[in-house]
Amino acid sequence: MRGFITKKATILIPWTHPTLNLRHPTLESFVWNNLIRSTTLQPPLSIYLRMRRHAVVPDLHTFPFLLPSLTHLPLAHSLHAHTFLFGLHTHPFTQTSLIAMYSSCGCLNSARQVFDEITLPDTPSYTAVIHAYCKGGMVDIARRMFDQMTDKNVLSYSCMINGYVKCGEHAAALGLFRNLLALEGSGAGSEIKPNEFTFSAVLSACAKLGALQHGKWVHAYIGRCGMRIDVVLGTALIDMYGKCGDVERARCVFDEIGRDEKDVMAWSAMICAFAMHGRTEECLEMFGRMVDDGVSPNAVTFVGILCACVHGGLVREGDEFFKRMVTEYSVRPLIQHYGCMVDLYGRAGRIDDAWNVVKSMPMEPDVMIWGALLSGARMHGDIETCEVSIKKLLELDPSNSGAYVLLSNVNAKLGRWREVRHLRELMEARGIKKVPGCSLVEIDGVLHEFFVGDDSHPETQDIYRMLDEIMKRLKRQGYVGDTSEVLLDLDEEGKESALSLHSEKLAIAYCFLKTGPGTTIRIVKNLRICKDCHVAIKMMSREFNREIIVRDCNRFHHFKNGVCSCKDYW
DNA sequence: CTAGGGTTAG
Repeated sequence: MRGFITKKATILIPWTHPTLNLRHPTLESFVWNNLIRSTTLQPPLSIYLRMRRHAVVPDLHTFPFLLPSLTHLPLAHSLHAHTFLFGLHTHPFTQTSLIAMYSSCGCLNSARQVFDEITLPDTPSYTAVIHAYCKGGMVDIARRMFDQMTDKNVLSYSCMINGYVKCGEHAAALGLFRNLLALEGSGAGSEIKPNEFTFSAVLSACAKLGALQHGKWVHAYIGRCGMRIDVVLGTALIDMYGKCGDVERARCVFDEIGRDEKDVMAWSAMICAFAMHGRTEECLEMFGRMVDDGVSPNAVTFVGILCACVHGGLVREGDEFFKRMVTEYSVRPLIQHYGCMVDLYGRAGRIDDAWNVVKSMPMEPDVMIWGALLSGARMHGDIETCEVSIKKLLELDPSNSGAYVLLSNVNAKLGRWREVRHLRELMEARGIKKVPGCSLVEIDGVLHEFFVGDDSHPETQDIYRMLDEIMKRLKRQGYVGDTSEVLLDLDEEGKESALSLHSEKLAIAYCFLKTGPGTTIRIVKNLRICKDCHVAIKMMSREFNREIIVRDCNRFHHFKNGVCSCKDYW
């Protein structure tokens, strides 16, 4: 209630009118709702507050747009109270947007509470709560709720598939997509047509996995649906082809997008694709064309450009781009950009310059920065810098297995096997698991995963026999295992056999078994490729006349005729 | 037809 004074008496004007049907829209609320919805100028909340200051009563159209725009929990709670105040808390549209609101605030508990109070949750409210769980990383709970739903539609499927992708469960995402398509074949009138959102989530899963065959199939499927490939879908396709090792196709998709349709993201995706593949000249040429077309590069574009300079060893150019990024394009450097610069100088052996970058950055150096400094220092044998960066790495993140591995590598390189052993004990004591090397290949549309020393594959005997044969042939050609990067404190022979069991070698052996001569082999690895495998695969590509494309966690290696596209610089 | 659930690059 609020009151104001007249000459005769205090008249109380109800804040809300008790006899009015509050849910019923009025001309006034209609106008305010549209103001709230207008995306220009004021944020929805401030317009809502003005609406309230004018004592206009919200109706059932007011909250659905307003609530999900809130990201601050205390505000969310008070607006939740408003829905009660106006008796709208039982309205299905409002309830769903309450869930979406708590999801935007990252408050899973409240989101779930609202959901549980709905007597008969419908598809949107289910989807909203599923989204909330996916966003919070609880994809298994999300899936359980998804399975409870009786009326699933494109949105609920897309949301669930996207949730899997966001939580890193890419194979599950593809699996669910297949379920979705199977509905179509099963008849029962229950077919759900995937849309642009579904496809971009699925393409993202293919990209992360490096599953080229799946990705190509999805591309073809999109075409068969008669769906136009717009910038968003085009960008997803460019990204997928780039990350699956097929830059040529990425380029084709890129060229198909209309000239005036191409935005920063489309250009950046193409630039990053060239960068990952070490195709530095084309990458820089793209940048030039982009600028000529009047599209302003952003932070992501420059991550790609600087990466390209790192992979191409173009120190001077990288230097210049970094400066131009700030002066010419007013892009404020992010920590990734500084990381690229440390990498750029470090690899080129200019450790002092790398140090200067670390010292001059405006933010606290993170694990990536020290990791980059460490690998540069290690490459050029700067032991002092190695030690410092290692200490920093472990200080920042004592549970980072990567740090221990790098540290072990350095110690191994120095022959400090006692230190290596000590570290392994430390890792065990602290319960830190080393991330196992893992390689993925796709054969006839089936994904096969191999871990280091894996013997769980049904055809494991044949694989090892094949690998043995391959290695024998390489040895006849003068191959000697390079054990300098092996972690384990073993005798020479032991080290060499540990090397030959690296997951990429197993995966390649499997490809030799399963694919015809001359077929390109594509491997996706979760870690950085080691020196020994690099040498071995170069030789394989010549000896067996095979193109072998390996994606490691950092970039692509195209092996052909005994040479690698990275020019042994990675 | 004033209304709810989800979007592409690092």
